[in-house]
Parts: sequence; C-alpha cells; structure tokens
Amino acid sequence: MTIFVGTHVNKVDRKGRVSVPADFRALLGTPANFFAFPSFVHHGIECLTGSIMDSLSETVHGLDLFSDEQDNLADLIFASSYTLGIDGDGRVVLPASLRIHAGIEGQSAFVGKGKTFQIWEPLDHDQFQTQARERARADRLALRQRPQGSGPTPDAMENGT
Amino acid sequence: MTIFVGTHVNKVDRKGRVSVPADFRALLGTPANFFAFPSFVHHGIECLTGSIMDSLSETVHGLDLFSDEQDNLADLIFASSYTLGIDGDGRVVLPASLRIHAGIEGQSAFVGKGKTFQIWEPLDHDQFQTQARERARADRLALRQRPQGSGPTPDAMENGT
DNA sequence: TTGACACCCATGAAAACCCATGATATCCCA
DNA sequence: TGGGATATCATGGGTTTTCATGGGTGTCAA
Repeated sequence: MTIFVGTHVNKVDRKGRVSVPADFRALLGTPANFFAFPSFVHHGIECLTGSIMDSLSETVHGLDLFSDEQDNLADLIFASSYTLGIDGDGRVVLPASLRIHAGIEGQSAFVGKGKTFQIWEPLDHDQFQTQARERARADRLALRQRPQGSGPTPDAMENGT
Repeated sequence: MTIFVGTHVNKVDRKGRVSVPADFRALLGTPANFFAFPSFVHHGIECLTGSIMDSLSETVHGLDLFSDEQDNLADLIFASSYTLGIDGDGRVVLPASLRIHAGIEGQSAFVGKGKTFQIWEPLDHDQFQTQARERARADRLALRQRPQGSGPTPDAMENGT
C-alpha cells in the first residue's frame, strides 16, 4: 500500500495514548514517527510523513525570506508542529494542545487523505465529511470541466452517475 | 483480459466474506487487493485498482495543499475508502459500513465497469440497470432526432447512466 | 518526589490464513 | 465425438496471527 486510506476510530486511554492504525504504521517506515500540527482551517490535526514535511519546507522556503507570507506559514506549520514517535505497541501520545485543538477526549479518528492523514474528534469529522459530500455534489460540474493531465482523474469514480 | 466486464453474483457468508470473481482477480495483480468506497450517487460500491488510486492521489495532491477543495476531495475519496485484501482463496471481507450502504446481505453482484468495477446488492443493480436501459433508449431517440446536436454522446450511456 | 514518558507484558476480539468439499468447466485420449 | 480424468472455482469451517487496548514498571528531569 502506498497511500493513507480509511477512517479508523481508536480509543484514547487515560495516559493520552492512542493506537495508530496498523495500515498507517506500515507506511511510516522505521523508526516510525510523523509530524502533526493543528489545521488552520478546521478542527482536525494535520499529519505528515517526514518526506512530505521536507518538501513542504522546500516550498515554504521558496517564498521570499522575511516576507510576511513566509513568516506566517512557517509559524503556522513548523512552529506548531510536533514530532510524534510511535512506541513499540504502535501507539503515540497526543500532546495536550493538539487534543484541545481537535476537541479529542475519549476517542480519535485517524482519517486517510492520500499522501497525508488527519486526526479528528470522530463526530466532528462525520460532520465535516457530510458537508464535503454536499459541496462535492454542487461542484461536480466544475470539476468535470477542469483541464486534466494524463491518467485517471477524479471523474474516474463517477461511473454509474 | 485487461478490463473488468460482466456481472457476477456471489454469496456473502456469515463472516462477511465473498469470492471475488476469478476474472477480476486476474486483473488485480499480486498481492491482490483493491480499494472500495461507497458511491456518492447511488447504492453501489466503487472499486478501484491500486494504480488508479495512486494516480488519483497524485491528481488530488496536485491541488493546493490545505485548500478547501483538496481537503474535501481527499476526504470523500480516501477517508471513506477501504483497502480490501484478497485472501488465499480469492475472497474479501466486505466491511459492515459498505454492506450497509449497498444493502448487501446474502448476496453481492460484482459489476464490471471497464477499468473499474462496482459491488451491488443484486436486485438493486437489476433495477438500476433497467432504468439505465430506459434512459439510454430515450437518449438514443433524442439523438436520432437531433443528429448533430450538442446533447449527450453515445458514450454517455456506457457509464451506466 | 512527582509527573511525564518510554518500555514491557497480558488479553480479548477481529482479521488473516489453512484445509476440505462439491459443483462446474476444461482437457485429453480413445 | 463421447466420456472419463483433471483443473478451476465458489463456498463452508476451523485455526492461527494480528491488532487494539489496558495496566504495570523503570528512568529521567523539573
């Protein structure tokens, strides 16, 4: 497997530990760890592999050094990031500030996003997904008309429309 | 064979297992698995090969990272997907949420769609197909009467529309 | 000394794996 | 070409392994 898929709801124990889904662990290499920071658009926690984080830093540093934009982005992403290490049993400890941002208490949802994943409070994510579905229906026409590169496009899933 | 064709109805046992048609298995490579998620537009389950899913993730990640559009699309496709692994006997376990979406209980229909396939509750699919036939016939009549028009193309009806 | 944190182990449930069987389709040879 | 042998396939059931989860212990630093 090469991408993060699925929504896995796992318990957060009283120590703040939560199991990273086995599927996800398999993608994270060894030593298994990843970067996590609060999303600046919703209540989820953005989780990135080391290599994605690297290319993100390349992108950000491509912006004008000392520009407001560079400064803001760097702050939003890097300053608020945590490196989360996965223990021998496949679990991580969610830092309190991330738990609070996401409103996570007893449970958390690991949400596959392709090359990245997110961590949510489960009910919160359900709500987000429902909205995404509604928006997708409204935007479907626009998507179809977007110029596409080679290879399958998001339209591929529309068989049976 | 290079494309998924035909409709194969197989039993779902009490463990939720169902045989993937041998024809389909032959197209799925080794290790044999595929991605499945509930359709946004009907009661079928969309099934994609790994390579299609991979290029889909490339397309999605080509969009602005952290944009609403990217986030919504990734959620709809990846977050609601399952990686279904085919066991040594050629079967997969249909997750409960997919079975419920499709209304599948004792039987399931594997429906070839060319480069992808779908899984349906058999009677539900019969009904869907009947409607598709009627619509295709109506479209064809319209086409005959307005031969050079900008209306639907003959291809349109091949998507099970 | 008291948290925070990294390990270690135990356990129940679920998923993956292995084997057996009957039915159907395919092949082979007279 | 007919019919028996063989292979393929869908299906049922049992067994092993994996996985998520709870709890304990030791270590280091504030």
